[in-house]
Amino acid sequence: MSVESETWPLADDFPDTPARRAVVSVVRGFGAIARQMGPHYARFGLTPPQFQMLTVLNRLRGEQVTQRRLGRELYVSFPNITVMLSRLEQMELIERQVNPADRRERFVSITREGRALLKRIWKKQSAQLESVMSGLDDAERRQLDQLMNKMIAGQASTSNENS
Amino acid sequence: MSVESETWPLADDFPDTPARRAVVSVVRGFGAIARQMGPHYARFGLTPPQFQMLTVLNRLRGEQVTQRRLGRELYVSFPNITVMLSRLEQMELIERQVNPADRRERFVSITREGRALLKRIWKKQSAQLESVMSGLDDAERRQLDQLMNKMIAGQASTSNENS
DNA sequence: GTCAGATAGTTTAGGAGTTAACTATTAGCG
DNA sequence: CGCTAATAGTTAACTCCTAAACTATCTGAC
Repeated sequence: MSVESETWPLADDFPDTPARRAVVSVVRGFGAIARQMGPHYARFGLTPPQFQMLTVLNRLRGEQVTQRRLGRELYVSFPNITVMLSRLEQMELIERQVNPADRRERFVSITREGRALLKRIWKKQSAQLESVMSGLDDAERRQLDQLMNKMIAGQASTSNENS
Repeated sequence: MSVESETWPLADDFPDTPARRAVVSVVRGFGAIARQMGPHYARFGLTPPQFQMLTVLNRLRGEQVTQRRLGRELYVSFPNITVMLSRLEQMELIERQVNPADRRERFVSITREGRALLKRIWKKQSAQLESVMSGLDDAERRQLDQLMNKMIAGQASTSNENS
C-alpha cells in the first residue's frame, strides 16, 4: 500500500492550479479525519457535532450562553442548534432554562453528566488525534496549523449575512 | 479586521498538542471553504456533493461506471449514492442504464446537459478558488497540498470495512 | 439443474445541515 | 398606553449522510 506520488490525479479539463490543489487536499484531508474521528465518538454514543457542541459548552461554562451565541460559535444555523440541543437535552447532557430577564432567551449549559462524558472521551482522544496525524511530525503539524489559520484569516469574505 | 495572533483559543482542560491544533485547524479550514464554495454551486442549482459527483463522472467518462465504484471514488455510502443519483437523474444531468451482461449493475454516465453545466461552473470556479485561498501565496498553497497529502497517506488506518 | 451464498442496488429510519415561514417576547416610538 | 418592528427560538420542507434490512441477480458447488 505504498503511495508512489504525493500528488492526486485531477484528470479533467478544468485547469490545475495551486489554489485548486490546495482546496482539494483540504477537503480530502477533512474527509480522512472525519472517517477516523466519527467512529471514535460513536463509541461514546455521540456524533462529531454533538461532541463539538459539548466542547463549546464546556469552554463557555460560567457564562450565560444563548442558543444564538452557540450558532455563531459553531458556525451552524439557528434552527439546527434547536434540534441538536433537543437531542442532547433528551440525553441529559445539557440543560436549557429560560432567562427570566428576557423570556425569549434560553440559557444553555452542560450538565454534570455531560462533563463526565467529555472527560471519558478525552481520555482516549489524544491517541486518536495522534493516529490521525501520524503521517506528520510535530514540526509539520505546527506548519499545517499555521498555514490553515493564515488561509482562514486571509479569506476574501463573501459576507454570508444570515448565520 | 486584523488578526492579532495566528492561533486559536483552546481554553479547556484537554491537553493542547500539535496534533490537536492541526486537526482543529483542518476542520475549521474545511468549514471556511465550505461556507464559501456552497453558495457558489448553489448559484448553478447544485449542492457541493452534486458538483463533486458530476466532476467524478466527467473524469470517468468513457468507462463503465457502476454505483458501487462511485461510492468508493467519493467515499460515500452506497445507499447515499442511490438517492443522490436519483435526484441528478431527475435533473437530467446523469443517466443510468442496466448492464445487460449483469442485470444487477447499472452504468452511470453524465449527460450532455451535465457536461454543459460543469463547463459553466468551471468558468467561475477559478475566481472562487483564488478567493478562498487568497490568504496564501502559491508556494504556501503547494506546501499545504503536500502536508495534507502526507497526512492522508500516513494515517494509521482504522480499516473501515463497509464503505 | 438447483440451491446457498455472494453481490448490486434500494428502502427505511434517523442525525446533521440548510432556508423559509412561523410564534413569542421585548423594545421603541408615537 | 399601544402599536410596530426587531429579536430568540421553533417548525417545516428539503438535501446529505449513515447503518441495517431488504430485493434482485448472478456464481459456484453439488
